[in-house]
Amino acid sequence: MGRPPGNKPTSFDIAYLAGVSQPTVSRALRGSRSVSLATRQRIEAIATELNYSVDKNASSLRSQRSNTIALLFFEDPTPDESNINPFFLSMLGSITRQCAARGLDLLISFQRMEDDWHVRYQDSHRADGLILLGYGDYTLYKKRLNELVAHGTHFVRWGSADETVIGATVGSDNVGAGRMAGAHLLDRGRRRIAFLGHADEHYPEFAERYRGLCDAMADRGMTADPLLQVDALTAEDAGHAAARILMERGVSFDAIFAASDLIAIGAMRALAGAGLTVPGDVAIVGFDDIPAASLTSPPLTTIMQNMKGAGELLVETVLAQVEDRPLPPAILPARLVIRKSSGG
Amino acid sequence: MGRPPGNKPTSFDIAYLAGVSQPTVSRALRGSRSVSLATRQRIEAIATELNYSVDKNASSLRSQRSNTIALLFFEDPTPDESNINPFFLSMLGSITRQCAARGLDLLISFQRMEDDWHVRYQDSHRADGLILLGYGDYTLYKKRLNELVAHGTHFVRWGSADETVIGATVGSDNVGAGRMAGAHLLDRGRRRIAFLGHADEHYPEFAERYRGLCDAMADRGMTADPLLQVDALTAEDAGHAAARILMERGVSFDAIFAASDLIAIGAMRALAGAGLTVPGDVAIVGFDDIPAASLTSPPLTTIMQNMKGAGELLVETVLAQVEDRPLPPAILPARLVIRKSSGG
DNA sequence: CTCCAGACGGCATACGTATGCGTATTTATG
DNA sequence: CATAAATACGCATACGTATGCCGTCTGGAG
Repeated sequence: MGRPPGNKPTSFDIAYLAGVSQPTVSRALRGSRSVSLATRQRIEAIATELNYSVDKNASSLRSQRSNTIALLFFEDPTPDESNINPFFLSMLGSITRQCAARGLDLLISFQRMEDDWHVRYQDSHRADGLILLGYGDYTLYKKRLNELVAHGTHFVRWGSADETVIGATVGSDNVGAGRMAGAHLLDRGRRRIAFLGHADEHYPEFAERYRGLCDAMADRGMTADPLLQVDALTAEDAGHAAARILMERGVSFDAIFAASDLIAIGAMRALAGAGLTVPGDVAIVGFDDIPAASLTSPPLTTIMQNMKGAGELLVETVLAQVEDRPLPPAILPARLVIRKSSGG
Repeated sequence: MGRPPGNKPTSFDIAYLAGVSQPTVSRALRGSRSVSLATRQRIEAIATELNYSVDKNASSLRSQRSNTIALLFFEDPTPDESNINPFFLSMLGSITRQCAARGLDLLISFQRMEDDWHVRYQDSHRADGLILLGYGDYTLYKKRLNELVAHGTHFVRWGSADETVIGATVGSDNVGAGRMAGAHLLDRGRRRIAFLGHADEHYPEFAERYRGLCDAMADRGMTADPLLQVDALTAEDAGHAAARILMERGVSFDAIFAASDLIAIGAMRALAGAGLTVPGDVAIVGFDDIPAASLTSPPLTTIMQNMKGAGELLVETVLAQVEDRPLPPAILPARLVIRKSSGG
């Protein structure tokens, strides 16, 4: 407590000026109850006066807590330039906001799932926990996810939250959303509803959306025609191709439920190319409500996921992991956004 | 050097197992030349064996270098939910890639410019430097930028790199791009080219794009008609409104150069509403090449900025700041992407 | 007046790494 | 063979904070 202030202010400098010890400064600034109000205020005044800010590295080192979480985005196939799923962007916005609200720093990385970064981020104490965000073949990731669990890594995953879930999970109610989309189309009098998107266990979220559609039909005593399901990953080209395949099959259809907006947009392009009108000949519902969805002609009816809630829940859940009070998988309701493509 | 391995492996544990001192481990892993090859390999083997990773906090604390940069995104008006400029997304992708390539961690924040986070990130040693990315009234930011400079903050800014620049800057050649857009339209026989976007010093990038357009006309002995310039910020609604204002002015025009794709898309909607065809009645060129630009009908001719180069230069420039070897402002060439909206 | 509890704050130390400096061993030099 | 230089490594310490433990002082109860 007996040394004058030097260059960049430290807690010692403040202690010196306040006539107290360094630990007292630390306690005061962290709001410990064991320092008197008068002392704390004096310390705080000096701290703002000196423009002092706690050294994050020293603090994290000592407390073994970085108050930082890492957001890891991954996808399997896309080595192409800087092309990020637009859906991810709004998620990012939501997560950053929640982190800011909780006083957390957010590290971000686009490393592929094959890399070791997932583990490294926590082992090196860069981050307290991980948020895993990505689309891709789920079965490929299972092994890695199990490794993370075995390694004791604190993480939460965005995705399908069914019973086979690995690790903490937050996801949308894809089944419910699919059912909503289906009911909407059925209400509009459509009977032959095609589904564009994968429907197997490799892509659980898509599969759930399809299941929801089937449920909606089952609710009315109908059953889905397998010929009306065409595989597609989320990309405009994939949607275009899928719609063409669908048309070439020669089965009749009066509606399309696309597993993503990008697929839907591609499909609309294919339909236009074939001289079919939307929603006249074919009603379309997409999924995600990406910005482009309202810009298509006609504007795309779609499912809007609860991004705000998603970000909040992801952050809360990973924090829970860190604090060793695991939270059950969370499922967020989605909302139908009705535009012109489904016939209003 | 005489203590057996404990829980989470530290450099001491490795030292113990390798029969050397802790400093030697540190040197070996950092690739210091002053440790023999044999020793280094032995140490590296043990390190990977133990799954050791350097504690980032301790390392940063000791070396006073975090090898982290913070990406701060700001904009003035938008308190609305999670709506991020799509242009920013591809920039983000590019920056993350470059950071990964350079072994840097990336912190991200969407704090508003009014907050103190800009300073705090560096003062608390969270990050070595800052990348500032945002759109908004430049004149409002000048004060803050000057504060940052005065405070000795290491940062680089994305934006207009003209002579009045404050701090290290990287930006596109907006004038050149505007000239390209103008020349393209003039080559297509258009003579009355409107500009939708602000053209004053509050938005230097837009102003430069307009200046480029004027230059292109001047190249052919023409001068721009002030009535053909309508203020607009980058948003679809703004573009819609601007196009309506333009039409209400009663001036003739056969082309529009929009300061951003979102403005262009809004304008296209307004034109369609007024019964004007694109590119028949009005040719349109946008700016940014956002994903939606290729999805409009007709697809939008636009200017594509060099995102990859931008990310690389931003990272390099901020590193240069950190290492106290300032780099001059960098200007990146842009590219014209010709689609249907300008008449091919 | 004595004793005890609570409030306040100091002392010592730990977190895990990086680095300046000194030293022992080896290799080259005259 | 003696000396200089180079090589390889250990010692001590600093980075700045957080926290367990213990002492002091005040006031109230008995």
